[in-house]
Parts: sequence; structure tokens; C-alpha cells
Amino acid sequence: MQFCSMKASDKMECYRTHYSTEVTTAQHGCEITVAGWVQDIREMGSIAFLILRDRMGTLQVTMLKKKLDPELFKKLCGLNRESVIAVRGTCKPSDKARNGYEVIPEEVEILSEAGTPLPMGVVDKVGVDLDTRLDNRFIDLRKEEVQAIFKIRNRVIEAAHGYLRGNGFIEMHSPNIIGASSEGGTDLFAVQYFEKQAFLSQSPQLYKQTMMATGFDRVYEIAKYFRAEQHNTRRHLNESTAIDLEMAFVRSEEDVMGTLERLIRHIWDHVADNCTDELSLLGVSITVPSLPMRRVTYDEAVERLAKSGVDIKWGDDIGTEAEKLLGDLMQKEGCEFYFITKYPLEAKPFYAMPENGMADDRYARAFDLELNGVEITSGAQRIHDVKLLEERITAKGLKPSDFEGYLKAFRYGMPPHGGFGLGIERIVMNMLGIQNIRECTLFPRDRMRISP
RNA sequence: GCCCCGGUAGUGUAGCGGCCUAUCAUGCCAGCCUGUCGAGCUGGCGACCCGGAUUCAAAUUCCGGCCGGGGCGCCA
Repeated sequence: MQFCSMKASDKMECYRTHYSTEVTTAQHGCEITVAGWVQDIREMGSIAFLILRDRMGTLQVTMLKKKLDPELFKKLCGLNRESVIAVRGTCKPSDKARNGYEVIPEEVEILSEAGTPLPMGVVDKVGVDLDTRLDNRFIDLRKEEVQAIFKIRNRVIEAAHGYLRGNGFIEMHSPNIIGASSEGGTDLFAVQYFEKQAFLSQSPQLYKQTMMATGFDRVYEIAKYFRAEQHNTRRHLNESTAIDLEMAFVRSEEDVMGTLERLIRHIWDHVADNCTDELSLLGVSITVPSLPMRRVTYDEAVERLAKSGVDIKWGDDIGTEAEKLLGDLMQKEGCEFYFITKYPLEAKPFYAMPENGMADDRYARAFDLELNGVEITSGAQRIHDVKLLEERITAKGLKPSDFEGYLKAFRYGMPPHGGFGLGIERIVMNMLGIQNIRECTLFPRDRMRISP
């Protein structure tokens, strides 16, 4: 260890030689420098303990009053909790301390003093409302269980990038500021764009489809969805994130569903392999789904629900309560994940491919992927015939002329294609059993909140 | 858009017409303690969202405002 051979110097040469959990028996007896946030100080008269937290965990700095410079003892014990410090000292093995060692300080540098009282505690033994936590998210995120959610979220996204790039998809970025034409189905946020009115995009749908006319064949985007719906629920955000993809030369929606289920399996696999600490911290065990995932047609779902006493008018979407009930029914059969396929055409957006390619078909080649009764993905084979697309736009009460920029991409060679959008917050929420989706995004945007 | 519910110290709560000079915990401040790790003990600090109204009396009832939570619809 090069740090072992380092001479003690008057000045701290660096703020950190080791993270809390990186210290091994090799460092015992050597000088190390550690840095982080002061989580707690327990002063007991002649001995005091300072718990220092860094991104890997916590460690203990032990101060014996008799053996320590009085100035240094006072300086360390007088710190406010959550101040940021660097401590240079000797690493001493100890079976009484966490991680099997403690740091006997020789020098401390106060890098930032925390004010008091804290707007909320990091390790206090009292509850904190989600709202208070979100108002003070920078402190909330100091909690290891909160960090665990985002470490797992990071792995989810990492897995998606890895799987998709490994399977010929290229990452794209579509504009978030769009002109008037939109896919419909939701309210958009209006923004002033110089002298014009513009909107925040509800999804990259029309752009990723446009990309199918280019020859890239397979694209994906970690996309932002902006939706101006006045919903106020535990599973909706006004700004959300999705893994959105589109693939060309598909024979049917089955090709898309196959990609989706393999992607999901890879994500679950990757999280299971790389997040054991985080999962156990959150008390969650996850099961990598086996393939193929169960397919249930819309008609079957409606029939099953009818048998359980919930009547859905054919053609209507399956409501939240019914969706939950179906989730319970499927779970009894051992299916956490299941597709609902063959939706009524009328229940799906204009770009969904009718089952037999006719504008007045009864069903669409569209599917949702459900996880424990919550929709995490919506997808379909898309219409690639411009005539049919225009008919469907009209049938939805929209004007084809408003979609001219989009339709143009279909007139000069557009292959059959399909795709889906997979909500990242919804994945994390349902994977980890989190009750409120706001916990799954750093700075959530909901009906009331635009800050921080 | 529709329908419920709530706002009491920094944080989380109890109180729901007079017993409130407002409970408890946590936090903060001071003191004691040589092995703490949800440390312990002693003392102290700190709050009824705002504006009207009712009443002898309002944290408590009513009206309005502001802020927030949840459900539905819609969706990821």
C-alpha cells in the first residue's frame, strides 16, 4: 500500500486516501485520510466517538481525551452534525468499532460547517413526511436506503443500455420542445417559443417512428415524458422517464414483445447480480422472470374479471381497480409479469396497427406489460401504411394535416415496425415495492411541486 | 376535471370549546460519564398556517384564503 509508506506530513496531501469500507487489515497501523459527513458524535467524558459517513458507508473516529491534543479534541467534538470534514490519522484495528478498525485522529480539516438545526435529520429516530423529505432532498439523499433506490435505478438504466446496444439498437435523442401536433391522449404543457407557441413532448413516439424511415432499424431513447394531467396519485408524475424503443422489419407485435421480455429479464438479472447490498438494505428480494412471460388477451382479461364480479364494457380500458384485481389473480398463478394483448383498436392511439390491417378492425396489435397489477409498458406494432395511418388519425377525430411532418416520413419508404415505452420510475417502484413513485425520481414533478 | 382528507416546536406527534402557562418523542444548548454504535442520566430551549366570524371563553366550531396528502379518470 503506497499510503503506508507515506510519511506523516504537516499538511494533508489529499482529502481521502480510502473510503470507509475500503480499509482492510493491510492499512492497520498505517496512516490514512478519510473524508465525509459527520453523522454523529458521542462524547462520553474522557472518550468520544465520531461517526463519519462517505458514499461507501460509515467509519468511526475515536478520540481519547488524555492522548489527544486538547485543541483537536475540542474541535472535533464541537462540530455540528452533517459538517464535512477530512481526518488524517492512524488506522487502528478494533473489534469494538464498525468495519473492524477505528481512526485515531492526528489532524482534521473542516471543509464545510453544517448549520443547525438541520431541516431534517439523517439518522434521527423520528419519522419524516415524504413532503418534508422532498423539500430537503439533498439531505434525504444522504440516507443509505434512499441512496440504494438510486443506485438500483442506475443499474436498471445501465442494464438497458447494455442490452440494447448489444442487440443493435442505437441511442437517439428526440426534441423535448415540439410544435402543435401531438399524438393525443394527454394534455401538454405549453411553452412560449419566441413568437410561437410550443409544447413539451409527451413522448418521443412520432420521432422514433420517423427514425424507422432512415435505415437505422433499431433505436432507443432514455426519454422524458411531460404530461399536463392533473393526476394526484402515488403512481403518476408530470415529468417521468422511460426506456423508449422502436424496431423495424417486425412481422408482428410478438417480435416487439420478445425484445421487451428479454430486456426485462436482463434488467432483473443485472440488478440481482449487482445490487445485493442495496436490495438487502431495502429488504427486497427479486425474482428474475422466466420466459416467455404469460400472454393474456384483452378478451380473456375481461372474461376473468367478469367471473370475479368486475364488469368491463367491451372496448373500455381496464380501470385501476380491475387492473389490480387482475394482478392478484395472475399472482395466484405465479405470474408477476404478464402481457395484456389484442386490445380493442379504439382503446389505443392512432398509430397502433389494426389486427388485420383494416381501419375498422376490432382489435389492435397492441399490448401492455403488467407487473403486479401496474402497467409498466405500453407497446404495439405500428401502422406503416400512410393511407391507413391517415384513416386512423381521422377516426380518432384528429386532422391528418396537423401531422404532415410525421406523415411525410411514411410516404417514401417506411418498413413495418413496432416499439414500446417502458417507464423507469414504474420499474423501480414495482421492483422494490415502493409505495410512492415520487421516491423513485430525484426531484419529482407532480401536480403541486416544481421545486426543488 | 370530479371526490375525500389534512395543516400544533427544526422533525414526527398528543390534544378536538374552559383542566393548554399545549403532551410525548426526536433535535438543539449546558452539565456528568473511558468503549459508544437507537448510548445513558440531569437541567434548559423551541410550536397551535393566514384572515375573518360565533362565543363569557377557540389549537379545538363556522366561512374564506394559502399550502399539502390521497382516490378516480387518464397514463409510464
